[in-house]
Amino acid sequence: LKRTRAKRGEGERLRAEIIAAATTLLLDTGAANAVSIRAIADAVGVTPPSIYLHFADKTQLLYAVCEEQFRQLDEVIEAAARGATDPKDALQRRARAYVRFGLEHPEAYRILFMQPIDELHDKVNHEQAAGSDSFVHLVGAIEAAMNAGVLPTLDSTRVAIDLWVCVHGVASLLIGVPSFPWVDDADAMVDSVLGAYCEGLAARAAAASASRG
Amino acid sequence: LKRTRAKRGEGERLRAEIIAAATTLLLDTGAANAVSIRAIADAVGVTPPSIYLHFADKTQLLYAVCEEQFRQLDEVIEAAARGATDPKDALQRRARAYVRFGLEHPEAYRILFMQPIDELHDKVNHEQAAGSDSFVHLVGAIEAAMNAGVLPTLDSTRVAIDLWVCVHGVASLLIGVPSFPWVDDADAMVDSVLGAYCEGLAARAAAASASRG
DNA sequence: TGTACATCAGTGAACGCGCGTTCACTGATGTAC
DNA sequence: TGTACATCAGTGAACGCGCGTTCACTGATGTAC
Repeated sequence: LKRTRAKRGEGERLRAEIIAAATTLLLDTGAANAVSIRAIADAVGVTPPSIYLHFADKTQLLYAVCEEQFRQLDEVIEAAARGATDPKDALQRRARAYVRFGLEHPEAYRILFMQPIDELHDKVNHEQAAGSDSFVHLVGAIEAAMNAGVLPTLDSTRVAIDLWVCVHGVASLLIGVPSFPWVDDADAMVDSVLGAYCEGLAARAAAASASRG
Repeated sequence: LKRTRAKRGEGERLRAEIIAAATTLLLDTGAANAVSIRAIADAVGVTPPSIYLHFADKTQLLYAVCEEQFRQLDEVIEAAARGATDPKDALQRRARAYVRFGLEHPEAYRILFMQPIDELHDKVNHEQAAGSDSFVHLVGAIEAAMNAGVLPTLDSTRVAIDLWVCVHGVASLLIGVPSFPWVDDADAMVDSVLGAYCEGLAARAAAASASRG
């Protein structure tokens, strides 16, 4: 854990190291309260006050960590979607990747989507910008499915929210109530809920168009 | 905040007062970390050590609070279901009541269903007993719907889990990401996801029976 | 009926802990003359 | 080329805080004789 002092214009190096250490701590320990200024400083190999050379307070630091996590979530989902054979398969892959990310990084997921966090609440704009990247991508994927005819043409934002509700439901229930006898694994749960939901949309649309003519 | 000392055999009175105060603190402040031994003692009008006359430690106290909350959630849902006109309406009322409970008591909801909580994790058996009351009731409601023919006959436990995923998804997303531009209110979100899901189950069953002959 | 005693519901003071943050500083590195 | 000086990356010690919990105690209430 020896660290060499940064050269003159390289002060920013520590900033990156701090974020990396905080992220590691968050992901590895699986406990949000393990991420203290002191623990981070220890992990980096530096004294606590050094943190304040690069972040105004702990909130700003956690916020930077969140930004990075939002980016990674988006990246993971997009990567999963790239292997898809068709727009419907793409949606399923996205959904599964989302839940997998949550289960693999439960503490990160908790901070991103299960926290009251007044801090983030304040910084809404930025959070939204970062977090909404993946939401925008989801809306795009849904519109692609609609255009391809595998989903009826509806308000894509509302459908996106519904899908988010489903995948978040699976991820956060499994994280929050791990002791429940869940019967199926995460992928199966996603498939079950999402499959029925999508068929429901299709059935509804078919019924509506049938009644029209 | 004056409190008269309990008479000889009435020591148990304080126990109930402690649970009540802890619950009030949890619900009113909306901050789980506001529920400290000291704050509870203050609210009751007693000194901190008195708490330990009735609870081995903070975990046990929080656990008792959770039990009570599980009971109330179940009660609220059952009350909502009693006004239903038919089994399908009953499911909708249950779903809406569940989400409403979550939004009205976000901190309680967080502790019940969005926490890693090693404490509860340890005490699984008991938690399950209490929390599963409402799950068992949900399974019953689903079977009633199946028997009435408004839902296809499937594995009722799996369907119950799917429904739970949906309502928990709505509740916990609204609690965890309040800054997102949600478009619709909670009831509408529940109706949208649940409606499509149920129609999807029906459509699937219809297709399966049609293909059989 | 009176008194000694056990019991019971609580109190008061203190413990050690980890936390976020502040403040005055140090010492190496580069720059100006 | 040598030296004074500003700058920059960090340090060390301490702050006040609230926390869960412990421990020896007090004083009212009931019971036994």
